[in-house]
Amino acid sequence: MTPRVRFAPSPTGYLHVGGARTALFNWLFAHKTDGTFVLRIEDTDRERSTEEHTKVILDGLDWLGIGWDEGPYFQGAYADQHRADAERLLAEGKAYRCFCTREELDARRAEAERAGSSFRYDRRCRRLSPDDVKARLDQGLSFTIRFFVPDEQVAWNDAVHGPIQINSQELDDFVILRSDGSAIYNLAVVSDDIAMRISHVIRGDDHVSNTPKQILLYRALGHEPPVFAHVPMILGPDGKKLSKRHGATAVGDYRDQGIFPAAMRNFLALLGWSPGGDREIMPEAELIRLFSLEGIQSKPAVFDVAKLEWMNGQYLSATPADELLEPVRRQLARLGATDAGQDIRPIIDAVKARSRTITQLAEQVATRIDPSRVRFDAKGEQLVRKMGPQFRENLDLARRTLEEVGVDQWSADHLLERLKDVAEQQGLKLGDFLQPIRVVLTGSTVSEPVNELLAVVGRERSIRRLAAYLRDAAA
RNA sequence: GGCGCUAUCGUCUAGGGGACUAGGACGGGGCCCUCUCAAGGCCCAAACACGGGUUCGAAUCCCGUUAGCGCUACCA
Repeated sequence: MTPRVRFAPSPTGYLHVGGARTALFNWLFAHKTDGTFVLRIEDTDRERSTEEHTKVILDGLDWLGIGWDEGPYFQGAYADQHRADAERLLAEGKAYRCFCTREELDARRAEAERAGSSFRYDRRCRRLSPDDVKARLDQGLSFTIRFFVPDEQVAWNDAVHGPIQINSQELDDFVILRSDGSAIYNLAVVSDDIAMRISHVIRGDDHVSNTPKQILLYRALGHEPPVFAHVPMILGPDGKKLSKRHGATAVGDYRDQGIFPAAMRNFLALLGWSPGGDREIMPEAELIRLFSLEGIQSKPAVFDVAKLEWMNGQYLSATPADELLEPVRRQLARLGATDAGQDIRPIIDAVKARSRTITQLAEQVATRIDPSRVRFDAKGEQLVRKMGPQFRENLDLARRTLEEVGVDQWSADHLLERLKDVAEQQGLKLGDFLQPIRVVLTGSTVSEPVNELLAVVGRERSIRRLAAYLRDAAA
């Protein structure tokens, strides 16, 4: 029997990188083992779930190239089954009705906290006699259903952590069915995973404390628990769980920044998993071939954007120019430089031609500068970037900026004078020389227009530059 | 607080009793290439959290300490 795995996001937000990686591991495992990958949307939190979020998640998976074999199923559709399971447990004495109100519970919890002790539900409703229960029911009091946690040692062999065990006395008699008849997460998951015959549950580390509860539920429902594999959390640079305040955490953010799906996939796969050895750049097929649950790290990993960008560069340089046309087109359209469906080929040809002319001119002019006296560092590059508008309007400012960057006064004057002449002759603006000059000064080499295009895809800032350039060119 | 998980360069990691002078990659520093702003090559700095065991021998096994994270809801 081949494995069946699932990815079960709740549509309460965008698809964040942690979820994406969990999905990826499931997907990798399914492909590796020739298993089935099920997608299930856990929308039981009606307050926060939206269709919009569902769409974003589906799109994100699609972009990453993570396809599913079954689904998407919507957990909401299985509410009847959840309720039936809860009622069955109730009938079998494995669960009981609890009439405590949320307010009472909150008060007791607060009280326990004040006393410095930890709150645990005291099972008072379990002690209610059948008559008491009937009386309350007749009164129309609302109730939840709590699982009666048996007193035993719960243990499982986690595929990534190894043996884990916990004494069930640490567990509360947790609620499995809300007073409105809807299931609580732990019941819903178990109920669905049983129904969908899930054999391996690969999910985030934050679920290890839920696992004992779920194992108990499996057994109470008369089923053997699946294999559990808890993958480590993804942290921000500060070592805290990755969240919005760390900047871009949605996979959509990275798509918009020009990250390639393949690069993202490769990067995510390596975040918390390693095939052993020194392997880093691995195409999809390699990833699948090498993947194993044992290779998953048990400690959390920090999301390092710099490394993602490096990896993107690796994929970028390996991608033929033709295949880059589409991403470039999308990016340009996104920035409003072109229309959505517009064919950008002619534009690019025009840019190439123009760029070639300008670069040649700039090169001629700049040969008068002694390159050994010009050293560009990151700061210098920033300065030249800022020179854009100055170049157009204020020669003095441009001169000073050049000097700051290390071009001596004579050369700067000379350069600017010559540029002005050339620009006039050719009907160009000084600003057109900005990028070529930068290239000339930095490396003193001419950039191939096509490569310029390549460079541009991966970088938001460069894209903006090209967009501005195109707008200028059109005007 | 309780319970659980975790602990190798700043980051991702290799390594799983002797092969360790602890390897690779990102990032950082330096140099080179100067048809590349996507890249490439070379060099440098940079880690086994701490304390006890076990062992002839420990980054590797055990215990403890510390720290971080997670859970502790009628959220998922």
